[in-house]
Amino acid sequence: MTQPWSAQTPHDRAVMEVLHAIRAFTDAMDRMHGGMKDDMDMNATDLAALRMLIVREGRGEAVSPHQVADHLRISTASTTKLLDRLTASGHIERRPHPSDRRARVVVLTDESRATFFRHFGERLGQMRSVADRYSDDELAVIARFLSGMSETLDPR
Amino acid sequence: MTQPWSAQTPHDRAVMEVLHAIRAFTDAMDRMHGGMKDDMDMNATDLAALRMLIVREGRGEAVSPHQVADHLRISTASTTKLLDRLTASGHIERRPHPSDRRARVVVLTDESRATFFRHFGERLGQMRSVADRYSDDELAVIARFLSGMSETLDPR
DNA sequence: TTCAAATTGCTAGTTTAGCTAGCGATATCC
DNA sequence: GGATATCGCTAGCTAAACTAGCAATTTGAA
Repeated sequence: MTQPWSAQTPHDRAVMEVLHAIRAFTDAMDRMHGGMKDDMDMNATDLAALRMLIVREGRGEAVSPHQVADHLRISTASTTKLLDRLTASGHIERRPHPSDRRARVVVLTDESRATFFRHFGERLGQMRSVADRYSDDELAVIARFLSGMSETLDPR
Repeated sequence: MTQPWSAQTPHDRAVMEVLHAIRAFTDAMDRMHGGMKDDMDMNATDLAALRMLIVREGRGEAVSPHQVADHLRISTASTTKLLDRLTASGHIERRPHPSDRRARVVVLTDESRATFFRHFGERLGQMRSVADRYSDDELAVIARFLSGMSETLDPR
């Protein structure tokens, strides 16, 4: 069987090596998230929800249960249970939505944020230390590359 | 609360942007895998097993059920059921191990490989088209960066 | 060489976390 | 003002993980 990613020209070879590196990197990130999930004693989806909440909070955005469901691509029913788990473990609170009385706003607790960054901190430091080995121009190229991939693969 | 990834210097800012891009890219890859899983009518773990088998086959390595369990970080019992599902759906076969009569070797069927690349092909093409926008030198930097991250995050 | 310990993949039974269907409360649109 | 849509929820079902433990086989130490 011919490898669909076999290379001929030097450029093809460079592309192939990037694609290979992407595969390995994606695996490594999956394992990193797996490790965090174990460390924090959570399941993968609940941790993904937490990450989403951290990111959205960083942008100053409020998050509804519906948005959690959409982001995780699970049903709202499953999301209700997920939020129940996160509430029971003290990670989030459900607040009333300021203008829509059907809706809720999901808010991280201070303890949850602290716990997350305590466990994420070491990994973040490792990632920083790798990035520090690259010049600003190189980092800009890398960021642009990754953003381009994201946009192409998941245009939203 | 101070953002743990807040930036001061231009370099800090470049690092921060790369980390942000990594987060978005990881999400996009997760969604890409989610899309493939839907298209191929499989669950996420089974698809991850398939990807692992494709990669290992590409390296000419034989794969045991134990190695599947280790890679996916699930129990061997769960792996037995996973392999049952993949066997039932015609994706794999369990062959006897040539020298260890306790062990098995998991082998992809031709149809499975074909199906995988049929569904992966379009995405692979998109990824190639993004990579094609970069010079060989840039691609080399990106590949080195991603490999460094992988190695740091998941030394194995 | 022999026999205890370790390893492989499996079965059985349990738990977790998803799903669909559908409900009451509220908001939105003619 | 009344039909229709949306929000988050409950109830009940299912898929896929888990732990415990087994027979067959291999490995390693006396």
